[in-house]
Amino acid sequence: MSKTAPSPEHARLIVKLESLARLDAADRQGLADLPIRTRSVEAGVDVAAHGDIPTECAFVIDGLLCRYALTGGGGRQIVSFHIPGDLPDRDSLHLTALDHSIGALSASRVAFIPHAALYRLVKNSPNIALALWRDAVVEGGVYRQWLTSIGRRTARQRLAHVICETLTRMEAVGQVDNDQFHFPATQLQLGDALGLSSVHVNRTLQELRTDGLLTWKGTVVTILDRARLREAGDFDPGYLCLKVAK
Amino acid sequence: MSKTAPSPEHARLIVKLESLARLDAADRQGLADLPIRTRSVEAGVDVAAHGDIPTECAFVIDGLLCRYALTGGGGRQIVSFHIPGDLPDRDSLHLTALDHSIGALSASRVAFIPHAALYRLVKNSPNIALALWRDAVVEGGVYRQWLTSIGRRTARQRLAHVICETLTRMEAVGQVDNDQFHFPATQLQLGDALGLSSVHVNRTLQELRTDGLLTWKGTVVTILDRARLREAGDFDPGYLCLKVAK
DNA sequence: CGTCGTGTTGAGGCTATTCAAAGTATGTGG
DNA sequence: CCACATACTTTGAATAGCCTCAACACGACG
Repeated sequence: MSKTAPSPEHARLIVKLESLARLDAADRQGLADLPIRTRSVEAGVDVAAHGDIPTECAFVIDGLLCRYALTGGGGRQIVSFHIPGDLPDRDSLHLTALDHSIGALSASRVAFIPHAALYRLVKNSPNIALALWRDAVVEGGVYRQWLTSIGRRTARQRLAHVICETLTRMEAVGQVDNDQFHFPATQLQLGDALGLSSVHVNRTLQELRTDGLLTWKGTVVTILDRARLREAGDFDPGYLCLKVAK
Repeated sequence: MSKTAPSPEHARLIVKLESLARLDAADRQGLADLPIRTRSVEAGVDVAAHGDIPTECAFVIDGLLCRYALTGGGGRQIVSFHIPGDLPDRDSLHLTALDHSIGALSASRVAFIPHAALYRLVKNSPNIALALWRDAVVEGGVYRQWLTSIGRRTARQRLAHVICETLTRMEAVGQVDNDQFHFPATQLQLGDALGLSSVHVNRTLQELRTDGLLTWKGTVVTILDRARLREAGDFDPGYLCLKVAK
């Protein structure tokens, strides 16, 4: 067991898991010793595709990824966005074949951890297993909110909700500065995430802008009025579970 | 450690978890020794409510439960149905306050397992922890399908999809007989699950009936043409992970 | 300079909604 | 056994929200 200082990538992973469960020194060392290779991916490139049987787990260092499914009719549904610190295919550790695809929405840096090494770690460290399990549980809460948005909220509410959610998650990993953050998703992609057409996203976004809730220029979102945006999106951050439980 | 034969409820729980991970004799005994109390709940009654801090996990013995969220505007979104063998608030083991409610759609029998006992078991048995973790992972796949349905599938596809899904899940726990199963959800509730109005569910259901895909009388669904129903719902059962992985 | 991706705007149409009301079971008490 | 209440399904009509198609503007980039 080497005792070298963890790389920035390893450090980030350790911080992430420590936000989900208590880790001891051996856990941290085990994580620091994980073999990781880092890759840059272009916007639009898939990191993993529907049907794949992955042998590694991805970990977002920088950029924006998403998970999406395609319908028989050619429709596309984005089911989650993944920001730095996320493990978008954590579940591939348990699934045989991937039931969805993972793609980069912008140029991103992604670290890959071999399943075998991670699986060994999980077997030997109940704390790490617990952290990953909890991560899946929190993600379940996010899915429930997205379902509620797409199923029962108006276009305006959906848009405001997803922006509030992203703001909150970005803030938790230090990616928000002066009420501003990078969100390099196009209106088409936003539509695919919210169950709307890009045209309607456009008009709804204009509405939020003219109402003075935010600005969105290029890839930079600036929140102008948090309280009203939160209200407009029927947003309550509790489900993101940003504090360590138990 | 007592060595009495497990009750039917315990046996059901053991079967469920064995479908998710390999268990050894000690695991099975630990599960058999769990203190369980069983309760009957009327249709329409909540088993747990938004904001609660549960101290027990529910396990469906018989009947139909659902999880749902309410929007600020009074809308309701059902995010999952729970059939016998399901652990609808398995996640409450990790969440502090519940971000949704759990209600009975029909008269049901539900077993309750104290968190403390289950938590102790999970701490001591990596296999049981793994099984519950995997259960959460599979549920994530179901959420992704529901998101895809509500976001990008037509009303007809959504309805056919959820029926195919329920059929498949029911079959896996021996609740389908002669292509028939009990599904005691009203059209209003179905609408709340699919992001539709009850009126539209009604019309769409009539369409599926006149097309000869199924009949739905009272609470009994009869599948008349699986292949075409599957096609109509853009349904591929892979995501339900009904085989033990690894 | 043309092309490509993205954002913006308009017109028209359709899906699914809301509101309203009638029809069908099923249960309850007299 | 009937009158009544309750819950659900079915139908109709009008409307709103969102979509599709189409066109144009704009910057990035080869």
